Amino acid sequence: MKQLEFHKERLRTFGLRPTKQRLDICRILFDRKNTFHFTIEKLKKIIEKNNKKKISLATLYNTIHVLKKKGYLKEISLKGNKTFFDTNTKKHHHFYDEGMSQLIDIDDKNISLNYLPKIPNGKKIKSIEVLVKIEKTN
Amino acid sequence: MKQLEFHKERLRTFGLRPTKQRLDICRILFDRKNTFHFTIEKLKKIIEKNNKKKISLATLYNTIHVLKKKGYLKEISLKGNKTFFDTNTKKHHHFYDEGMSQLIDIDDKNISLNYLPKIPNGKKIKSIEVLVKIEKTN
DNA sequence: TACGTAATTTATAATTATTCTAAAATAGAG
DNA sequence: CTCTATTTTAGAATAATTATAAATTACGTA
Repeated sequence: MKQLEFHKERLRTFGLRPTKQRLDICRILFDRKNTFHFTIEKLKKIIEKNNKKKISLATLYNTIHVLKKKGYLKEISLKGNKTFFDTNTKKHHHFYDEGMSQLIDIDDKNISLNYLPKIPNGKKIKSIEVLVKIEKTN
Repeated sequence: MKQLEFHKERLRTFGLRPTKQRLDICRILFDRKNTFHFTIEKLKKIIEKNNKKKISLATLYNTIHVLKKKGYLKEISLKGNKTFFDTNTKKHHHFYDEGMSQLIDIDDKNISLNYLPKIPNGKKIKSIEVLVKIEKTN
């Protein structure tokens, strides 16, 4: 299975051993067609159901943070206590249904900003994120 | 002082007694020209310095949440653990300097979205928030 | 003004998300 | 197969927030 080798390579390239746990995480995160939005708790449940075997929270936090630092994951700006991550690392935006805690990606091409205000002195733009909150039509 | 009466009225109108603590909070939040962005801890420090007297965290959380529920405060969507509040309740956006944890309001008039993608079925837009992250030019 | 009662404040405990720690397990080179 | 550095793990530590329940306060009424 090619994917597995790819994940191993990905991990090795930045000096991480491709352990069973890390590969389990990579499989869940990256072996899929579409973007995956998740919290650590949600990821833990999925992996444990898949493997019928516990995985430590510390391992999840460690691995997710490394993957994020290396640019394979994005953290999403949302209010609330839980941290959301996103496997889509391209420039993009989100629909967010607060009621359902559900995120949907919006391609950067599908949003465009007409005019932006003056950027404060001595500062430059690092990123622009648009969050479109949606709710049920009643 | 008019402001004080105004705060008392504001509190009374939704059945809250205008206590010393609540008025202290209102003074810090609303007796100012510009928007105020804050975390609970920051607000606590300001009030305690002003009054040379401690105020309980529980009181701050209670009051801030009531003010938010009643529409006098907005919670800001940011990543990270601490929750930020904003006295600007109008539709608007933000510059955010992550390094300095500093927020600057952007008037809604100063940003405009050219085109938006299709909204998912059965959903309608509740709000649109733009976050422009900025950093030092080096 | 004083009283009684319900609302409020408070310190502290409980809860939740996350990070830290150090002992046990594992990967991989030789 | 052995050795050692890396990794996993359970559980402790920390941090933000919420809940609890006793002490205090606001304020209508006498």
